[in-house]
Amino acid sequence: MMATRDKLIDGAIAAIREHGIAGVSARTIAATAGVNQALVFYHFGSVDDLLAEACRSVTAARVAVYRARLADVSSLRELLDIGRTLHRQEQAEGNLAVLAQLLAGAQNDPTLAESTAAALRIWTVEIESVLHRLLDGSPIAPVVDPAGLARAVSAAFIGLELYDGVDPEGASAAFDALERLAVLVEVIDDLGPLARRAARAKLRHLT
Amino acid sequence: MMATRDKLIDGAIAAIREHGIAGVSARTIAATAGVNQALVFYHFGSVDDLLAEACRSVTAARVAVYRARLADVSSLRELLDIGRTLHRQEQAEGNLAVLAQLLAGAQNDPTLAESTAAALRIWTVEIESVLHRLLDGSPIAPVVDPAGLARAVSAAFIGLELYDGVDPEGASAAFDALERLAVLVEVIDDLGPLARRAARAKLRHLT
DNA sequence: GTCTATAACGAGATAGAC
DNA sequence: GTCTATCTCGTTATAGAC
Repeated sequence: MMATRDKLIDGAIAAIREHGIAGVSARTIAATAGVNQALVFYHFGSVDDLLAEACRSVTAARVAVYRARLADVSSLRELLDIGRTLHRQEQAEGNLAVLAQLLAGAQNDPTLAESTAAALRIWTVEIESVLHRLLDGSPIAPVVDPAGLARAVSAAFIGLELYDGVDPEGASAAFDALERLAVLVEVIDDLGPLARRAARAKLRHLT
Repeated sequence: MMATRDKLIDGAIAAIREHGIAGVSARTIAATAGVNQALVFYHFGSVDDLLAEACRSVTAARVAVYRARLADVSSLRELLDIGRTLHRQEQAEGNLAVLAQLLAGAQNDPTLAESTAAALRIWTVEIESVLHRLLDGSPIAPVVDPAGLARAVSAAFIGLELYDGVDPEGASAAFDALERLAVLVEVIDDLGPLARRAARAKLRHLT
């Protein structure tokens, strides 16, 4: 038997998945959770605060699944494999959709903005540490910024999820294109000092 | 003097910008437009249909601004420059935010899904044709897919916009990281057949 | 902690006067 | 084409019985 508080958190996540951020309410959440509507306010004070808590909850749970696997990664290729698996899995379970909806709602809601920012930070911190480990010794280290790249990956996952909702084939092609770009990075990585010097020169011109 | 129909379309866009997709209603739109609430239903039938029309309207207007400029692009560097300008401009005017909110709403709304898919198609068709023109002769042509890449760019802009709403510094770092990756593509492009062969071999392993 | 009942309000949508 | 008025329903939130 599950505590009402937890039922409401799970109900909130399911309701966002099903109705989107524009369709969630204390009533839809309570109905999904199978509890009385008034309990939303008793346990969380407001719908907003429940959504914020749900955001924290789902993020902690999902990151925990991948933390160990990410810690074992020792090559860019392996990282790409995990990235593909993570994308497929989280997309299928609807966790990416939930995060995307919360993030959309956060644009006009300070409470949600805080919790989604924290959620994204938890993901990017994890990705960033792997990228640091993999890239610090590589010849392209001076060219790539692990912190920025980790955030870019997170943003891309969100954007691709929303794209997928209205054009699945297009989103799939986009994901493949990004994967190939990542392989290009590997190619430069293998070419060694020659490419490294060329890349550095190019980047100097940019700034 | 502006026609009421157009006032409502502009009002809808402004209301999405201000309140997000979860906060728009016939009342908020009409108030923003400065017209009576009942006119939403007289002119468009439903709020949904007004939003769909607003989506088409804002997309057509914004793409028109860049179409000529994109047609003149003759190098990857120039394309990156326009991309940066476009991102800065559309972000500042809130047009990216509007598209992101519409896309989020589209995930659970077939009417909106159709119009946002059309909007994204209009953008990607434009980008794709430029990429084809620039990359078809290049040594990395067999490695990159212009259609997929154009969609990836669109998705990334959406994702970065949402990210920016909750963490502006992080989003800025992410954008910079992606720009540097694009420069890496240029580097490979310049290295010629050597890198081309290496990239092809890598990609064969991937599939 | 959980329920019913209800207050107070905003939502989509329509009817009918002008 | 535009307005007022209104219907019906869903919304957040609270009071109070159990």
